[in-house]
Amino acid sequence: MPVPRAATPRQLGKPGIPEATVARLPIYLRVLTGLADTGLATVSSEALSAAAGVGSAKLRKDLSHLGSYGTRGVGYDVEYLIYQISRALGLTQHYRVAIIGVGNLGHALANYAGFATRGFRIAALIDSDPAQVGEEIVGIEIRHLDDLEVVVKEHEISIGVIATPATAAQDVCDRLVACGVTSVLNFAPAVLSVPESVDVRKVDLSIELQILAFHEQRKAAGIHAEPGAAVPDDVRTAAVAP
Amino acid sequence: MPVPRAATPRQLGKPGIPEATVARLPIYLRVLTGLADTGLATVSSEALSAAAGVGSAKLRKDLSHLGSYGTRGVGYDVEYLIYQISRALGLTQHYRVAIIGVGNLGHALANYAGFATRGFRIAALIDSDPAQVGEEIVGIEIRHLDDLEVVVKEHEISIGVIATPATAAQDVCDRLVACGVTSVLNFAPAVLSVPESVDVRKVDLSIELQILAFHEQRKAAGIHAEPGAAVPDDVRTAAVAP
DNA sequence: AGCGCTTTGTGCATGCGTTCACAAGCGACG
DNA sequence: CGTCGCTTGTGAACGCATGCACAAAGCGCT
Repeated sequence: MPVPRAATPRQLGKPGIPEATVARLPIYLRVLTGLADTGLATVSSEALSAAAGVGSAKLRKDLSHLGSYGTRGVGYDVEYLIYQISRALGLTQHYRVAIIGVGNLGHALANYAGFATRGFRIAALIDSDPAQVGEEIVGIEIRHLDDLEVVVKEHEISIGVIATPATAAQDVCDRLVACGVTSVLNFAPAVLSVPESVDVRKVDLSIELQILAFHEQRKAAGIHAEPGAAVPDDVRTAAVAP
Repeated sequence: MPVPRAATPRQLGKPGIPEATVARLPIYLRVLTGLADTGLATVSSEALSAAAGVGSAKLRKDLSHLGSYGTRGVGYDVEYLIYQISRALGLTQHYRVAIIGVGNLGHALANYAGFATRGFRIAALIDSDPAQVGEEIVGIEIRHLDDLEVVVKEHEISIGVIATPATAAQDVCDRLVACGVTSVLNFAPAVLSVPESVDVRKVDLSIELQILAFHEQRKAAGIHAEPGAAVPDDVRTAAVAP
């Protein structure tokens, strides 16, 4: 008989907000700020969840992890909820962000307005191309990659954004980590290996398209073939086309 | 006593690849093409999973959903596995992509090399700014937003990429759907509502940063305070700072 | 041919996330 | 002041995903 193993209900002492909930809080926050701009004072879970594109029960459970805000029979106070979600996400502090790699994507990120409104300040831009160094984007001078360590310390960077080619990503990441950066957002199509204490999130444009392609194919197959009929299937011949 | 409800083991007739697996297949694919370039012929689940940053058991279970490729005692044939994953994802067909909104981000996407190598061809660029219309990027002429319907039909677009400001996103999306586009990749910070037959995936740069901020805050809190001590917590006073 | 080494494929258990459904709570109204 | 309607917060059930551990299966060497 298997040993029932003493229950370890979550990590004993952490605030304990589930990861899936954390991933949705920013969406709620964005919708709420939109509602606040319209002057709306309170909102029900039904209305808010519809605007955020999730089920109402899920929304209520998510918010219940932050505490018991909201009034039965009425709903949630918009301003107060904005404050509480911001606090839960740690947005009451401000973060200084460095972007490494000022190509097309780096330019786009530097110009993206959505950062500043959430407490993220682009504090530094870094590139390896000598022709770009010295240029200014949105009032920030581009520094050379050789000075990465200096710039990170100088501006007390807390989050690094990697927008370099894949070949340079791991090296840049290692240097960021060595400087004490513990949060990295990676746009390069590469798997980064980091110590356990460092958080990495990746955004891969090509992966998203491939996931769409999968569903697109599945939809197309459902039209042309009966659900029972198997696809042509493996003909162990040629590899993928050039 | 609750009714045990007859088992409904998956949707009876779908190929049945779990969503979580689909999201990882592109990563395996990328790593595999890298290995193929080095001339490696076969690879074990241990080696491949390490390069992809996942556990080896997870990798094997993922691949087992595609079929029983791989040889016990040896590993997987790299070329053959590339072909099988490509086929499972529907990458044996080619997809024509339209990018709507040619601002900073649209430019970056149009120049992104990772698309073409996976069977995605940028077939059209669309923008509402008359000054941009007529310009060319990577050999593709920018067309005006008014001609969206014409352009989509003309190039038989299968996937639409929305890189417009948030305010225009829903309108553009509706028009794409009306033209028969059933897959949309949305970069605008807005929740799109679409019929059930349409797939939408969203990429929100600001959300990723906020998730990092949450973990960053949690790490910082763990240093300054004991695990038992609660955070300052709610003082129902001021709303969020300006 | 047989044996042992290596690696796949998978049954099982565990934990997380989602959904349903409802009791508890709050305001409004008579 | 009691009742009624609305909305929150949550207990419970279900399904999906992850990780472990091992039997099945092929390869090479003797």
